[in-house]
Amino acid sequence: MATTPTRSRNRRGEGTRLRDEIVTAAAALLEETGSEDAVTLRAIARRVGIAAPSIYAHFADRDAILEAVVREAFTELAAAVQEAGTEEPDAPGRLRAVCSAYLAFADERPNRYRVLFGRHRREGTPRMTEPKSPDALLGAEAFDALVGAVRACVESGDSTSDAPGHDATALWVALHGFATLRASVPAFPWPDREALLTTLVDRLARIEATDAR
Amino acid sequence: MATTPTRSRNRRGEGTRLRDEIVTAAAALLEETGSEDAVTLRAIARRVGIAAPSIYAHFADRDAILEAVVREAFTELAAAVQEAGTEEPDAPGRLRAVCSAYLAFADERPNRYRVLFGRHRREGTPRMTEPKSPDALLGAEAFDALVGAVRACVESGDSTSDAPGHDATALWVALHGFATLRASVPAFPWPDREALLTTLVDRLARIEATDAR
DNA sequence: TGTACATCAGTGAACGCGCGTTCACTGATGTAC
DNA sequence: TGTACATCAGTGAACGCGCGTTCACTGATGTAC
Repeated sequence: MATTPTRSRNRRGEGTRLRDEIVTAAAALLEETGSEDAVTLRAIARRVGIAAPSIYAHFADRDAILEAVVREAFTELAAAVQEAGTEEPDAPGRLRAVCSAYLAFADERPNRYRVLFGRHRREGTPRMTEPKSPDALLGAEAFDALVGAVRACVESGDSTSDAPGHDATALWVALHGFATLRASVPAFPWPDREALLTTLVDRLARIEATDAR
Repeated sequence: MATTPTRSRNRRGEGTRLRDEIVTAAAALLEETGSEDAVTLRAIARRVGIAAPSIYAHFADRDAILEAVVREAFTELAAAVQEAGTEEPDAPGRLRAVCSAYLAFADERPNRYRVLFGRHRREGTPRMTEPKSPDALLGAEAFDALVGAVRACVESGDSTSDAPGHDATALWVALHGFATLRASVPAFPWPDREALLTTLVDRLARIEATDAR
């Protein structure tokens, strides 16, 4: 209690400001507790400093808030990956930067990252047969950046990959495993982050050792 | 309701039988719902066909049941991995079998697997500084089998790895990523399971292409 | 072989709690005249 | 410039629910004599 951060009512037409505050609070709760179930309507309301029913003006129900959090996180991930390595001079440097950015995103917000690809299969959802859900699309943006970076290495002659899509998939699963396991099993004797990253990138994307090094 | 599977009371001295039934029911609930929070005392009791308070004769609280489920799953995983490939004639075949068994375990019980390495950091637990928790030990058994299989490939001359521990770690994170992402994002255009597995094993464990093929 | 009794597996009612959601509402803000 | 009023951001009380846990108990099972 005593968490009344002296919120003043929004002005006319600025009701959407509360919407953002709700999503931010939900994301923070998720990150701090690590549990999707700790993100309750009432906990969000307490954090924002409003009454719980006020949320219904902006979201249909609890699930809609979580959906918004996931969507926002996907957008952030895609942006982080797409912006990565734009200053690197060569294709392998860019690929490395993209992978490093992916890992950094997961390291900085482990619980929010986990929610992107670790959502439980809801009992309600029978079978996702639609070719593209919005979530899938957002996830695809980040993956496409990875495929593009691998392909660029092939084109520049730095990679001997003959199946960039396949190899990018291999790289993606490895990055995902590294990101989630490091967060979940910190007691494991992990090798240096950069050393393992280099191993994964160079071998899975078939990067040739450059003579410069 | 109407889920009364005509359970008859256990005889004297066989009270531990109920303990097993509780763990089995909890594991089944976890697997079916995919949510740790769906595994409630009351749901377990309903499934077993007992009154909820009867559980307290065998477990201190809810967490103790989940702990037992995790422990059992770790034991099963270690057994599956350790038994794998004992009939394979060569070291690379055994390594492949070990990795395949790991993946198969996760494929068959995706939600139970997820709980092994994807548990939330509990707010109560301050910081796990003890060198070895029982869970960590159990997880280590499976990992050690993987390291051993990589090392055997080096000794037989099939792998050029100069750091089997490092490379086994790389392989582990990749396997984990593959296992969890396949379950979480089934809509992704996954390549053939065996093809991707071969890519991961051969490149990360540095298996040389044999002339026989 | 018969019986009194201790043991122990399991019960049923009750508690307090936090939850999602509904409902009828309030009162400051901006606008029409 | 002044005022009546519609709008809309947000409230507070209440609901029914399933939960973990407690408590005093029941009644079948096995054993001592």
